[in-house]
Amino acid sequence: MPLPSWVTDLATLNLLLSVAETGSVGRAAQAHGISQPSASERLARLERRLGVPLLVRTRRGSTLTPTGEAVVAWIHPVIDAAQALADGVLSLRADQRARLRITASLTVAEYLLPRWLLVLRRGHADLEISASVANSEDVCAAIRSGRADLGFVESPDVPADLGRRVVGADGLALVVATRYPLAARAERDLRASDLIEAPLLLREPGSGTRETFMRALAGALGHTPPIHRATSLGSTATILATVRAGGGVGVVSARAAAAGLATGELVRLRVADLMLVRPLHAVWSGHAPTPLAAELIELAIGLPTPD
Amino acid sequence: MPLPSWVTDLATLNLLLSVAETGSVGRAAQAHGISQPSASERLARLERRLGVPLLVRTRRGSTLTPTGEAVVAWIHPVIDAAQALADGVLSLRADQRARLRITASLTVAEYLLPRWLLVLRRGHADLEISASVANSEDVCAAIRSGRADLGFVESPDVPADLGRRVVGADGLALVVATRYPLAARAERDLRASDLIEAPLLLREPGSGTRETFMRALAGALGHTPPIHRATSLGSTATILATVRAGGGVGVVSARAAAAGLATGELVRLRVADLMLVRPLHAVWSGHAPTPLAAELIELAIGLPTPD
DNA sequence: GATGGTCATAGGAGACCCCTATGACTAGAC
DNA sequence: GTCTAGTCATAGGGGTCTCCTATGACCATC
Repeated sequence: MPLPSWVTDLATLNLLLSVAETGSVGRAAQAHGISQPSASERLARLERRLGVPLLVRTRRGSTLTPTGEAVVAWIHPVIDAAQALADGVLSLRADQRARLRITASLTVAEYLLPRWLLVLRRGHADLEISASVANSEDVCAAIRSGRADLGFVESPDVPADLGRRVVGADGLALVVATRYPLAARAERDLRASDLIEAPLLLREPGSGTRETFMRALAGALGHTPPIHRATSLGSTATILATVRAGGGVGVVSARAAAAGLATGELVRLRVADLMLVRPLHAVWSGHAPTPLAAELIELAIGLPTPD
Repeated sequence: MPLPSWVTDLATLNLLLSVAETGSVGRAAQAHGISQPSASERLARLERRLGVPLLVRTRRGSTLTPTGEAVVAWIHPVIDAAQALADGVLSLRADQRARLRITASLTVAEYLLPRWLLVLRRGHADLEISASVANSEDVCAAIRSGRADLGFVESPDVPADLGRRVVGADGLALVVATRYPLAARAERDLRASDLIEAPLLLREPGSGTRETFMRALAGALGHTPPIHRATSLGSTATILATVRAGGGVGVVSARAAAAGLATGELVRLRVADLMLVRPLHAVWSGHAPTPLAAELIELAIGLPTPD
């Protein structure tokens, strides 16, 4: 779904933030490296498109209208999230000269690593870190070959030749749209056997989440069940979009489902006899991780893991 | 501070999200009302600017690379925040035909009202709501004159001719930069009398936060103190920017300071003998609020107020 | 092999943005 | 009073970017 076009121009929204902070269009323009007239026009256009006045321009600077202050307060979380995105992508650009090269599987890279790196960087200014995302097998391969110093995997099995340590846990969630028939039975009375006939939405064969799910199902039933009505989809986002459209029962990381659950769009199914938790391991080669890697591991264990 | 230019183009980031959901560049283009070649080129340019591959293009659609999935997960909060911004601004555009017209003072409008409206809209699809932001006096004036159906004010005094109900509380916070000298004494041993000589950063005279602060100070000291070293600034954002630069002790709403406190940039000063809490009132004219207004009030009281 | 679906490329039209130069106005200094 | 320093807005021109339509290349399926 497209967004209104005026909200699309993050640079101008950010510019408005600078005006609020500096109290002047000219100084804000300077802070952004553009000319004052350019900034002036962009802000004027923004106001026109929004349809509400944001600034009171005086001959001694510009201040916000009350409406403008509210808008600025709403812009803040957008910019903060964008900054987090920028930081994350920056660490994904594999710089060869990085002092710490990390490879992580999806869940860790998406939801945990950014925070860890943020804290780590607070201790070491100007630290060169590179990160990459891969599935569990490739993480182990990268560690073995020396292409990375530290890895994170979310599979229960870690090859014996690698050093390892548990740094947390990851839960899978079964989710359906709020209006989906099964949602009424979300809280109780669901059993693993009910899932065999459900239209399941899973990642492709070979992925970590699918493996974990199938193994848990086999554990609950005592045998590997035939899955009649399962669809394989290529990404977590696709699964969640299909679930929202009422397309079935999605199997995704609990963290990926959190946003949808919070807004009430999705409902989590609790299945009493299904254990859907797997450990998150840090892995490295050789006797011990490098000092910097060890510091990150300690930090990861110490930090409270957001559900 | 400017953001990297590629993160600035929210429309393209949103487009990538649609590709992830639909599994196809063409369908994503369609969902955004643009042509397939246009979408294709924008995505290609995004990848080029990011410096990392995001999509695997096959002849049967496009799927995300593992890196792409991580990026998509980081884009999600950006888009969600932008959506909240868009919703907020939409309700600020004063539509005359609105069924419920709300006027709110700053703190409520910024931090509480969007969430209330979100929940209210879930119960009433296609509800026409207009909101505006004003200071406490103007809110009461708008209610009296019938320009608004429901108001929210953060002052302790409500005119006797208006109906009222307490819907929450708002605390003021005294904040300094982490390296500011006073930060070391943040937790204890600070008293109201210490603030008289501090370089205070306040909103302009007549604003609600300044009134509340001065009244609390007078209450603690037993008399209205002379403020030697205070600076008046035009907006909360200006105060926070000045505080971050080490410019003094900022006096702002606790909610406005929350983000800065969470990242560790700011430190909150606790002053034992200063009461900096004020009630938030819903106000209306006549015997009772309109049914829709009453529903919103109930909802506001029931919802947990984020600190 | 034909068909339907996918994404990429090419060329041209239009919108947008930015910069420099200038004008209009105000507050404060002298 | 007058001057100066500072603010924001407007005008004109150049460059970039983005969009669209049309087309091509390729693959899976029938």
